[in-house]
Amino acid sequence: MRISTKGSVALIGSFRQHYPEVRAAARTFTDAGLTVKSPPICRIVDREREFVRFESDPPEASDHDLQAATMEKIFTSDLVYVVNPGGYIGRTTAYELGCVHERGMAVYYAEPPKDLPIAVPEGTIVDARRLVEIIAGSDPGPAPVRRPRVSAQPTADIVIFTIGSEQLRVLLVRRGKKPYRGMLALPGGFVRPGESLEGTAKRELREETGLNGSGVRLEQLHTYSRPERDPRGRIISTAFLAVMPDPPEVTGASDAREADWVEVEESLWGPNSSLAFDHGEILRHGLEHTRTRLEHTTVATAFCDDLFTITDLRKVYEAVWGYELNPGNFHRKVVEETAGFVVRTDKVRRSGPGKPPALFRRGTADLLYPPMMRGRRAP
Amino acid sequence: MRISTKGSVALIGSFRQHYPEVRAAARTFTDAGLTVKSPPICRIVDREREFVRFESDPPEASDHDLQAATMEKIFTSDLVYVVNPGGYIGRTTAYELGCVHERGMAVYYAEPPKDLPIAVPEGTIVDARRLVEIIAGSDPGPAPVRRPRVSAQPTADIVIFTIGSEQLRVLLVRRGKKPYRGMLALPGGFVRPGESLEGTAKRELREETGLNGSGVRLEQLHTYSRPERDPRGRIISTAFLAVMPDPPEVTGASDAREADWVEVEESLWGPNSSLAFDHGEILRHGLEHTRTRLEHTTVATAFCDDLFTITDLRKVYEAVWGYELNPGNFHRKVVEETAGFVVRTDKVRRSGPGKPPALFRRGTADLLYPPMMRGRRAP
DNA sequence: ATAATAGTGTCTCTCAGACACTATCAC
DNA sequence: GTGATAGTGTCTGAGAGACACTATTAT
Repeated sequence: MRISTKGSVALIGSFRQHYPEVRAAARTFTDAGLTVKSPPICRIVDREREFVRFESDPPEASDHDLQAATMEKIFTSDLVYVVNPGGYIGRTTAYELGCVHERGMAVYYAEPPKDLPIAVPEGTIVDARRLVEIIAGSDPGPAPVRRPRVSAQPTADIVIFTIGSEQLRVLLVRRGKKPYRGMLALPGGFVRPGESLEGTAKRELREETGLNGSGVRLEQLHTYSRPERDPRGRIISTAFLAVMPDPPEVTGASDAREADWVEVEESLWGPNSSLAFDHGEILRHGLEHTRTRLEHTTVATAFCDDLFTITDLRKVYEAVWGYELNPGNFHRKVVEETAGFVVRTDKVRRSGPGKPPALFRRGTADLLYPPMMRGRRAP
Repeated sequence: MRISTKGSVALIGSFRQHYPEVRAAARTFTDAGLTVKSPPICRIVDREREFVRFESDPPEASDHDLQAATMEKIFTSDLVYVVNPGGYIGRTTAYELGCVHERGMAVYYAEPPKDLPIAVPEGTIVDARRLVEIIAGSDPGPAPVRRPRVSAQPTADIVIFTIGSEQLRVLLVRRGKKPYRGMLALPGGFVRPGESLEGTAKRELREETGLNGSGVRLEQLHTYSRPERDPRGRIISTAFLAVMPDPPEVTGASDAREADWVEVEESLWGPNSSLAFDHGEILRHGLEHTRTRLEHTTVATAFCDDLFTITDLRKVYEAVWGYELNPGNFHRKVVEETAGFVVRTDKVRRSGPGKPPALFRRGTADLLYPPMMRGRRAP
């Protein structure tokens, strides 16, 4: 497959020193129906400053502003053509090539570049007229054109559930920054160098809740990648699910930003229920996932403290599933469970009237067989 | 959180012109317990060639080989320190900065850089001694340094299953390009501009199998993000699962590259079973996922042609689960299934001896309740 | 004692699994 | 007829669900 004729090109190289050659190449491309994203097709008004200024550039913009705008144009074009008469590559062009190469974009050169630290692939040295034909497909070209690849910023967002006041609650933070400022969102953040998504999720969990990630289950849910899901650009978010006992404190979040445990049904369906980005969708998925995970795994114990009663555990199921279970049957099923769902201790809890319930500990089992049946019941 | 004291640093800058300063900085870092990945701590043997040669460099290596090795070291270090006395940034350094910046790595400068097309963030200009303290955490640092973010290339890899000769098979392609060249891998590719991961997966599925993605179930499995999972750099792959009826042809793949339906058990456990990248792991996850999906959803019908017999369907379960099922019980369970798992037609299939089996069509249901029980059986 | 909660006994109904049996074809 | 495959009947045992009942505490 080749790039369609209606593609776009960015030209890079020293506009100051080789402007005639740049213009000539640009004209070749526009004549062929391609869009030239950079440089603009207009007069140079100031070639004395560090960066060449065109008529279309706002006079009040700084050099760095102009460069940032140029970078943006380069990154959004389908391919990059380096105009380098005599092989000359300037410092700025070298920097741009580093960025562009790192993104895996398609790059062609007018002449063999000098002083570049990398070897240029065979067949990428081609004059503008020939490149047009290669793009159009009438010339098979010296080498196949590398298709443009997307470069994205990966993030991890976490759905952290707990049970508070016998209700399922999720940790939400109020956004302090620009997009969706002031709205509620799931905690999360960008992946840092050397981190995996799981590492990022663990770090964020620790930062938001103070929990050292060692004991907490952290499960990957789904990756959300709609191109327009984040107005800041191409941000791909992987959602994780974490489950923890009672809100330990009112979450004195490490950041100054506000964080709170919100009742899930309310945050999904109540008034003011819309969350930032697509986090409403993520939360819904997280809830549904948790509901089915309670059937087949022993996650429910992760909602409980170290020592818990069977009733505590039942309350978890009732909060997540949204309806009541028969206490007797639940008790039998859980305790008689063959594998180690729960482990009996010799302690009891004495608080209030009634027979003091026995205390249990988490078992070693992860999967529940036979599963806890949810059936198809009404709330 | 700060970078741990046992981190690694790569120094960049003109080794030829500023070697004393580079050495001094390197010593500062090593004395503090940090690993200096580049340059090597040894004598320069040849400073006349285009790239400075160190004693530890193999003499037969080309300039580009050396540069590639240096890039590798830079990319695998925790942060980059630019030694630029007088602000000088050379062409090579500019290129390296482009790459490194595009990756979102942490970069610090010894002095304010000149002639760089980008604005350097506040607080990244710091001398080596001070940087050591910032890293160790004893000095909070001159200004809040922007937490480095990773920039990654998202890809979609697809586990495409089918049943051939009553065995579960997966589509694998033989890699024609550099990393893991000649090895088997899952089909997949990079996300293109404007595409979601699902879009990429659909496109790849179409390109590899000729199937228009409309009718095919495509389910997201998991996202793999270990930093070192792909030697080409930060590539994050989201795995998808697709299921289709019989190999339609021997897969005349659009690309010239070889593609084949491989028996799953063999490709996982047989000799020559190792797949490229972490695709073995992905395939194992895909298989396990499919096994449990057969219990709870109607995916099994996706393995069958438009019209199929109950025995066809049973063969699917047997191939995926790896053991035989009782034909009678299976038949009753499937046909009596309340929801629309399968829909009876008035046609029968006449081929060979025996009572001609009735033909069924896919029902509308997606979920199976009650599920098909897999129990815990031996193969 | 009374109220309250924990935990057990018991019955019923459904369904998975085993397996024998019948049905319907090719030859 | 024989051999083969499709499909049904029937029994058994495990377990979910309903609910009554016992056990053990605070007040």
